[in-house]
Amino acid sequence: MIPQFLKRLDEFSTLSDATQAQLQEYISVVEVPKGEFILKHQEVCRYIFYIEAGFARQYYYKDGKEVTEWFAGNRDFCFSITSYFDGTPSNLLIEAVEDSTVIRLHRDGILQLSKTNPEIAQLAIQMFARSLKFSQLRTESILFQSARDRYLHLLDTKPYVIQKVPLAHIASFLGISQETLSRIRAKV
Amino acid sequence: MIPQFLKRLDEFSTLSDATQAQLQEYISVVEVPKGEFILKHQEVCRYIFYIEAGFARQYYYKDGKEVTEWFAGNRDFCFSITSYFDGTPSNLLIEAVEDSTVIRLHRDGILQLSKTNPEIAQLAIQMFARSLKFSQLRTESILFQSARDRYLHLLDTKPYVIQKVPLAHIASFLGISQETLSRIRAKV
DNA sequence: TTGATTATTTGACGAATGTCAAAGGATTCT
DNA sequence: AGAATCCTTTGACATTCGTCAAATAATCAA
Repeated sequence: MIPQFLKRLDEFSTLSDATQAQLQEYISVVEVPKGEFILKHQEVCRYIFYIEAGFARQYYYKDGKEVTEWFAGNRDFCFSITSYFDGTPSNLLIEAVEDSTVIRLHRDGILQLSKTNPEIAQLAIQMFARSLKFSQLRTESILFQSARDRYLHLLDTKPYVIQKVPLAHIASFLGISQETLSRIRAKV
Repeated sequence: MIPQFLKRLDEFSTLSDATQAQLQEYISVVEVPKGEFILKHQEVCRYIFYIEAGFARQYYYKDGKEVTEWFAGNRDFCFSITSYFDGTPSNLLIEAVEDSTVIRLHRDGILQLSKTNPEIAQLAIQMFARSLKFSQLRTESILFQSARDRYLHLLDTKPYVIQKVPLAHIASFLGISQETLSRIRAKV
């Protein structure tokens, strides 16, 4: 499982055997049962998480209500950006929507080792660049696409989401009310 | 001017004299008159731009209309994320709203040198981490704040914007119509 | 299975916002 | 100054969307 994960990282930037060995010490695998948290509220996010199997939802609380930020499915990465970089307690919660196998890459394995190992620095740069592009795309989709289009896009790219989480979570992810989403759905 | 810029970079991550000398070759200063472009449409974004003096607007076209993405004022950084990382032609335009002094850091100075110089790799990581946090904050503000709150926040953080650009640009930045912004303004 | 809980849909209504149109200000250029 | 252009405000109206409330459907546990 860990070799596969290293191979996945290698796609971002080539990693020598020595670097892979170095990284191994910062990699751990955890099984998270449905309903449990991959990242708890107020916990400092010390890892980049990789959903090897299963499915997770990222959300936080806004005015007492859950607001879904993202769904992380098969082989997606996820982490709390602010907490990870600043070492502050996370407002973001990451919850396993179903039993999940999660591979964790400790931040020291990236942020510390990157200071001395250029390969790891490259890995970090590539991973963060990727996150940055994703974040950018997300902003654009929110700004320029209607809720309806974004729903259709979600259907297109992550069809399994619709089976796995309640409508209300998808609605909060799209930034619209549950009723509106229900009505959008009725017309498709 | 360039020493000051290096000092600014040094705030992200400490840079030795040798590294600073190395970076210098990738730094250039350009004067951009009002109305001219810092980054043209369809041009590949080969630099991270730093607005030393003056003021710029980032925007692109959506259905034939200009949509403002961001304002870059005093000592702000800006670049087209997608174009910069992928080397694709930029959809984003960066226009000088007033005569501006722009310091450009060539992407080779970051992406290439970071492969061999760990200090530059750290700089890259810190800069991209910062961009990532900004991007994240922007997304949250769009999703969870009303247009009115975002306008007030803009007034709070970049009050000079209101003097410098027409209302329509601010409205498109906020994602609302010009008329709505005018009405919001009438009530403040 | 049955009842309890949770999830989804539907209807009615009001608030917020977009669009179209027009008027009034402000700025720029000659 | 005067004309032309650009910018901003205002009004009227239609549309979208959120909220509240209730009904229906689906899921789960005893």
